[in-house]
This record gives sequence, C-alpha cells and structure tokens, in this order.
Amino acid sequence: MPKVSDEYRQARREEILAAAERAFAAKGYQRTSISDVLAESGLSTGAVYAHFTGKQDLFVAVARDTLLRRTAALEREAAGGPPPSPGQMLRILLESLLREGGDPQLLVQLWSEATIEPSIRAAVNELVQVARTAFDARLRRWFAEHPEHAPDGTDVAVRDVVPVMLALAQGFLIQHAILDDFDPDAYLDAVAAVLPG
Amino acid sequence: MPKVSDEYRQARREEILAAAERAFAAKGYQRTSISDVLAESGLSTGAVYAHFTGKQDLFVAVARDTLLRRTAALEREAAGGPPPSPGQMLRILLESLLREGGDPQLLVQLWSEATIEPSIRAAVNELVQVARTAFDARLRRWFAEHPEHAPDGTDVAVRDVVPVMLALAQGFLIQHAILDDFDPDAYLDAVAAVLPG
DNA sequence: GTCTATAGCAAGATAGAC
DNA sequence: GTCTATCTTGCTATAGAC
Repeated sequence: MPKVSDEYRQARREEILAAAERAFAAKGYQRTSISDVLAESGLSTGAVYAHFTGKQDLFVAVARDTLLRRTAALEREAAGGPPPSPGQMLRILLESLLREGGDPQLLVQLWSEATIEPSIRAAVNELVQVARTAFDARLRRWFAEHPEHAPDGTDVAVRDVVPVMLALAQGFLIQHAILDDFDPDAYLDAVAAVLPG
Repeated sequence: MPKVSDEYRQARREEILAAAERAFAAKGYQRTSISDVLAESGLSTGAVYAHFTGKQDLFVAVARDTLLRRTAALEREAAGGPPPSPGQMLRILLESLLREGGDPQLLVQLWSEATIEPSIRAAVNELVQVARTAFDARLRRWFAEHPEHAPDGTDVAVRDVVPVMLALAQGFLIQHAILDDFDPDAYLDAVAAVLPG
C-alpha cells in the first residue's frame, strides 16, 4: 500500500535522476558530491535518500537509464529496411550516442568504477548483455545476406565480430573523451574500412 | 647542490612508485588513500611528500613509468626480423602488457581520470603520442612490404589504422578488466581476422 | 630527508520535526 | 515524503622535532 501514487514516485525519481546526470556530466562521478546533486535538483537529502540508497546507487541508475534508452533508440532507428553492415551499425550507434545520449565521459567513468566496485561491475555486465542481444539479431540477418563474409557460418562470424565492435565503440568513446586531436569522422571512416562490408 | 646523492633520491623515488603501484592495483586509484601507500611502502608522509607533490602526482608517475616501460619493451621485442602485421603487433603488445605490465584496471582508471583532470589528460595525450610513434615506424615498414593493403599509399593506411589499433587495445583492456565472460584468445583471434594481414 | 602528530576540511549519510 | 540540522568518519597535507 504505497503512501503516494506510483506515478508520483516515479516522476520524482526521474526528476532526481535527470539532475544527477547533469551533475555527474559536469564534474565527473567521483568529484560530484551529493550536495552537488541536491543543488542541481533543488531538493534536499531527505528527498534523495528516500528514493536511492546512496551516491553509488544513483550512478548505476543514471548509467542504466541512459544506456537502455540508447539501445532502445538503436532498435527503433534500424527497425525497417535492410540490416545495416557492422560498420554502419557502429556509426548509427555512436553518432546517436553523441547527439542525444549522455556525456561520453560518463561511460568511461562507469567502466572505471566497474573495475573496482562489484555491484557496478554486475550492472555493466548486464547492460553489455543487453547491447549484445540488440546487435546480435541484426548482425545475424546481415551475415545471412552476405555469406561471403561468414566463411565459417553466421554463428562464428557473429561471435567474432561482436567483441570487436564493442571494442571499437569503447575506443571511440575513450578517444573522444580524452585525445586533444581526435577526429570522429576519420575514426568512423577508418572503422568502416576494416570491418566487413 | 643536492643534499643527498641523485642516485639515492632516484632509488627512493622508485621504491615509493613501486609501493604506490601495488597499492593502486589492489584497491583502485580513487579508494587508495595516501595511508595505504605509506603502509605498503613502510615509509611516512614526510618521505613521500618530499618526492611527490601529492596523490595525483603519484598516480601520473606510476602510469607514465608503466607505459614507458611497456613501449620500450615492445620496441626491443620487435627489433630484429620482419615487421609484424597490425594484428601481430597488437597481440605482442597486449600479451606482454598482461604478462609483465601493471594491472590493466589501472589503465582504465587512468583514462577515467583523464576525462576529468587536465594534468592527467595532458599526461595521457603525451603517452599516446609516444605509443603512436612506436607503432608508426613499424607499420610503415609493414605496409611498404604489403602495398596491396595500402591502396591510397602508406601514409593514409598508417593514419587510418593507428586509431583503430589503439581502440582495439583499449577495448581489450576494458573488456578484460570488466566482463565476466571475456576470452582473451578469442578476442585476439577475432582482431587478427579483421585487421589487414 | 624522514619521522610523528595533527590541523583542517569535506563528504556521505542519519535523525527527528513537519 | 521531504525538510533542516548535524553527526561521524576519513582523508590530504602541513608543522616541527630530529
């Protein structure tokens, strides 16, 4: 028997998440204090701690939210028409991440936290699984239409190309976040040149 | 006019760095306190602060040390004989990083810090530049011997493949550090299959 | 150069009123 | 559920003796 309506709870929760995302994006997870999130949201400790168990919980929720939204968008975006090639898929994903997704820096910071904190590691593993599944279906269709790129069968081809695509996405985000002379378009072109298709 | 010999200073400096590397590898940079480094080294605050300006300085020094040692090892390892293909170079680099280099987790954490802290970002940019130069010479030789993989000339081929190799190295380290089901050998095989050669 | 002791601060989280 | 006030803890960095 909830004291307030679930709709209200949910709305407040997302209000806090949006503020937290802005705060984390501005200063990075580690150096963002709870106070920063409070200032950004206009709320108080009581309000936040009623919805989240702490700062870490907040971070995982922000990351999950962002990535699930991105994955869903990818699925919509490539719903009709012929399946995109691996290189095209990466371009679609990364360009939409930059355009609408959260700050790429936050993902890099998420991976870093995942190396340390088991609960964040578990969440990242779960999210990677979701992304893989989204890729999988489309890649399978593409390789079926281009068997010349899958000499050992689509199963093997998909299994091999997924980690590489994941790495190329991760590398893009890191280089974009860190390197002074990074050129996104040149990177995507180079990637399209090495990937099949 | 140094009060003590430069040899002594240098030795003590490296002693502290080694302890710091162990401490950072054990708990991660952010949650390692100066006290942890002190405990690991058996020294005191005074000793450490006489050689480093603070925790961040220590971290950059550890990272620089490790990466420069790795790059130098790569140059030695591939000194004689024919230039390795891009896929082989990555395999040599990553296997030696795992075997002798510091914890892969530390590199992921370094990238994360670089997204936030300008001085660390500058250091990472500098280190990437060193790694690029090391790759560059060897790639140039390899493409010269395999012009069929460089239709637009070696300059273009090298410029395109370097960011991709960097990304594949970064992706390897992240996935190795985070994913429960990561398979290093399968990854390296898949990478060799997509890269030229 | 190195030690011990401690200053001084910031942050995450809680308690109790409303 | 939310607010204000505060508790508690842990940390980096410095001061001063040797």
